Amino acid sequence: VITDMTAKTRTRNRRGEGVLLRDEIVAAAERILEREGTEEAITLRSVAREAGIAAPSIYSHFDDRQAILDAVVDNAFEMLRAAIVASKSPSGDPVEALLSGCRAYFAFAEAEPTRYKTLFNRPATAAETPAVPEGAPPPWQHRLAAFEILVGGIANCAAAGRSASTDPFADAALLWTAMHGAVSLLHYVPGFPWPPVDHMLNEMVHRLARLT
Amino acid sequence: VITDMTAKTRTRNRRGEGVLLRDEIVAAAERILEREGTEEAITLRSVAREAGIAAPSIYSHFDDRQAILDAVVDNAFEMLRAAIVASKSPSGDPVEALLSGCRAYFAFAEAEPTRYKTLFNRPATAAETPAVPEGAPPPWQHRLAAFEILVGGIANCAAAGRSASTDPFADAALLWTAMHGAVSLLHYVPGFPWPPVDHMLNEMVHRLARLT
DNA sequence: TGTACATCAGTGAACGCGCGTTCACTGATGTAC
DNA sequence: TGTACATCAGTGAACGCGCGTTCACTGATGTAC
Repeated sequence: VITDMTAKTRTRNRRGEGVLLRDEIVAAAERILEREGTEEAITLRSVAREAGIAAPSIYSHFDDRQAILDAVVDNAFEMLRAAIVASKSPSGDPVEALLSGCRAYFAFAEAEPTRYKTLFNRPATAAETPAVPEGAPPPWQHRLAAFEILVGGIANCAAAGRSASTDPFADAALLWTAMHGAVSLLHYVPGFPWPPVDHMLNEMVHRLARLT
Repeated sequence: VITDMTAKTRTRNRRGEGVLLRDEIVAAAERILEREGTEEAITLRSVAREAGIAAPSIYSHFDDRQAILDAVVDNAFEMLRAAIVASKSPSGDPVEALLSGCRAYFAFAEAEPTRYKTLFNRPATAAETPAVPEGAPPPWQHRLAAFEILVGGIANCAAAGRSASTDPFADAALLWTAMHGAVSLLHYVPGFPWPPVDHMLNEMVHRLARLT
């Protein structure tokens, strides 16, 4: 047997710290996603290889492959939200605040297209979309924290007399879907003679948020 | 051996008519797509089973799995275009013509979500997006025939004084991306309290095509 | 008209692969006495 | 302080499966003579 240069160097966690492997597994899945560019590349075995563990070890921390994907998606939603919040400039101008948030949304989608894809370009699993949302907050609510920022941004513009919006929620829905469509199509139809992305973003925000 | 009730009933094509199997293969792939709801379900073996042939028989007509998918996508593009063209009412009103075309786009996406997904929710393959579009029409051009209808629809409104658009191409790009985003998100985030789809479509068309 | 033959339209068996999942297990580590 | 033991954090081998692809083949059908 030839000397195995890739011999396992990983030392197992100490007693009581086994839960640390969970984060290592998610991190490994995210590395695979970034490297391969597609969610399909995340398999139990590929994640185990990337994490340097045996495949069955994953079952101590995740029920199945889908549970790993869910964890990756949750992380991505939080990253998007954080990127938008971080974009807020100290200036108190509500129009500028709305625009910078939308620019951050675009920037995130362009900088991390694979992560962005995992957010919305995926079948809604049963666990994620309960048949009846009831009155209580549905499980996907924390994933849409970024949308609340958008609603608030339009409402702020309207309150300051900078937007003619009378229904910030509906206008935010329009703007969100439009932005999602733009980043998706720009990514999936790259050879098309798209107008400059800055122009598209600007016009979408002005027209759909009814800026005056 | 128990009597095989699923015995092959298919009779092979006559000499010179072998090319007919090509269409049967594509039709089988489309049935699988519709039934399973995901492109991944289209495999060489599943298509062969659905078509009632042996797996290797496919190689006489398609280089590989991707070639089957490309054929399915081409069909879907043509169906979308036909649906939009068919929506044209005899009335000569340009605003009504634009709206009805957009409604047909939405209706197609809602009626055939899986087919719609195959159009734009897929990685652009190398064959489909040549590095340099050059001056000549790129290979995906026939796939975007529907977009030309949209540009023309906005231009007609502008010419009739019903739209303030000064750049129908750019405004059509905005409207297209917005509509794509709306149908995508409505499909992928079904539990969300979306405004009525009619309202969203109407507002998108009016604001992005700058109807007056 | 009959017959040999080339071609066409597929088939059946096999290959190696990576997958998700299961099972019994191992060896280090902390704890009870 | 020493030692037996329970627990924890994983492992290694194996399973059956469906996949894409290859290879040599078969049998019907049209054609040349």
